[in-house]
Amino acid sequence: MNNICNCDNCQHKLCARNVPIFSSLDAEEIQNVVSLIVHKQYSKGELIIFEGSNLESLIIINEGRVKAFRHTYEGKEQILYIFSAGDFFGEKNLIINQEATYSVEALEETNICMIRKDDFRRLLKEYPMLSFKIMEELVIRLAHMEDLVENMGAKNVESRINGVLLEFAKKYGRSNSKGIIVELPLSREGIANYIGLTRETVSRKMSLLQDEGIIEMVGNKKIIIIDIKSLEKSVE
Amino acid sequence: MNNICNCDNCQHKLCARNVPIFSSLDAEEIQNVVSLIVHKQYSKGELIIFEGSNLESLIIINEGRVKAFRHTYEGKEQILYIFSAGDFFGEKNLIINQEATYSVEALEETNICMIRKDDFRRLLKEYPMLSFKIMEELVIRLAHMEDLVENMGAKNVESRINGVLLEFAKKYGRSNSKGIIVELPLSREGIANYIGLTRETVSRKMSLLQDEGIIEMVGNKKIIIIDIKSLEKSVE
DNA sequence: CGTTCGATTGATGTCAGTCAACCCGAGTGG
DNA sequence: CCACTCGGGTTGACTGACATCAATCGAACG
Repeated sequence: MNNICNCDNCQHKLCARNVPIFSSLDAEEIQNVVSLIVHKQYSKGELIIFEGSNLESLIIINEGRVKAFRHTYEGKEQILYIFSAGDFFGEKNLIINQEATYSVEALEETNICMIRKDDFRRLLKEYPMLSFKIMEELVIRLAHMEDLVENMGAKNVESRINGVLLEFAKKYGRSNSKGIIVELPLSREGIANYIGLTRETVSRKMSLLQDEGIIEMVGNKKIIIIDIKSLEKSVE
Repeated sequence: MNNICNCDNCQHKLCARNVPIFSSLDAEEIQNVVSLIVHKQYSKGELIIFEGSNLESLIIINEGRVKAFRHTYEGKEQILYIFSAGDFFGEKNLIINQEATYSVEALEETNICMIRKDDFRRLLKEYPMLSFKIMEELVIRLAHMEDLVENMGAKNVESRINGVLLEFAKKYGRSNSKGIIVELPLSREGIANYIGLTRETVSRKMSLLQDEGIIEMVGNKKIIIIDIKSLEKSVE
């Protein structure tokens, strides 16, 4: 992902190549898929889809990170997923013809690929292996949601925070001599809205983790995990 | 579901017929599926699968209700799903070769159908529509988990309880002149473990709902929802 | 350099958790 | 037929942890 060639063609290829659900296709088939793809770019803060809207395409993230969230009637935001390169969304509309049940917003500069509903349906028929790959992805996503539910329902606040930090470390962390450097996709408030707390509580607990020497905060958007064992202790 | 013929053959047919994922198959294909099915019966409290075990079959519920749950390292139970007739589980093992991430326990007398992993994989190849049906089911289940996360993360306690009661009403309720009669699948403690509260809190809030004339409790396992509008108010 | 937005810190309040007693209905055995 | 037990449910008093409100800080950006 580091050195992206900027010619249109390469980007297309990259998009389809990086997507797990297309991993079973050969070069020619990929080419076939690529021809159907439309690109679009969003900058930080832009809404990609809106809760309740009717999506006409499956959307795959090529580069960047987004959050999927809902608003309760009280106006509280609940973040459901953080999607990054290779993840797709909009499948609800595609598979069961249901409108989007969450909004999606770019957390940073984000490139997406779109495949129109009918095109994708045709692909599914043409390449049955695709269905299987999507099933795989859905099962993985389901497992993630199960973790989240357990995290929020049956765990104390410390464990929840440790849990998110570990999740982010796993997905976005790079090791170096000092520890694991993690570029946080979310602000304190975002983290709070992900695990059902308030930003103040998240702030306090993270400060505590820093005091204990378990993590180190570098600015607002980056942390270094010094002692990952301690974080893991409370997570099963 | 009311009058079940007890001969083996009928039960088999019933089993496959009632399952949404087999709804696209014709009589002959159903017969083909039926021949692969093994039946088993569990009584209330019996464990059907255990967290961490390797399941060799897909399991479909023919009759009865079960709960799927996990234990945190602190010993707290988090219920993830209530499955009933037509629902399946064990797909994790089947699709991504991962061990069970939750235990499943019968909440009442329960009949299940089992299809061996290899048999089911063969069915998937033979009837591509099956994959699509399973995708549908997974998407629906995912939507359910998203609701649950929102419920637990972004809502006050009253809304959470109202949410579960409405969910149960929708799945298990029968209308009559007085209101909607709901056979609760879970005890107070079970409800608490489903939405991340304690049994005392659930008990208190339900008593409150009764005082307000919104519901009426009949014994411990049944409620009548008198004023469903009030329950719905707090749920979006 | 100033403005702005997010993060932090502190003081206070509130509500769900905890602990404990009691209730109630079902089942059991004398 | 009644006494006993047992498990789940309810109720009450108290506590503590997180939310809330408010002030301040500080980093990023123009």
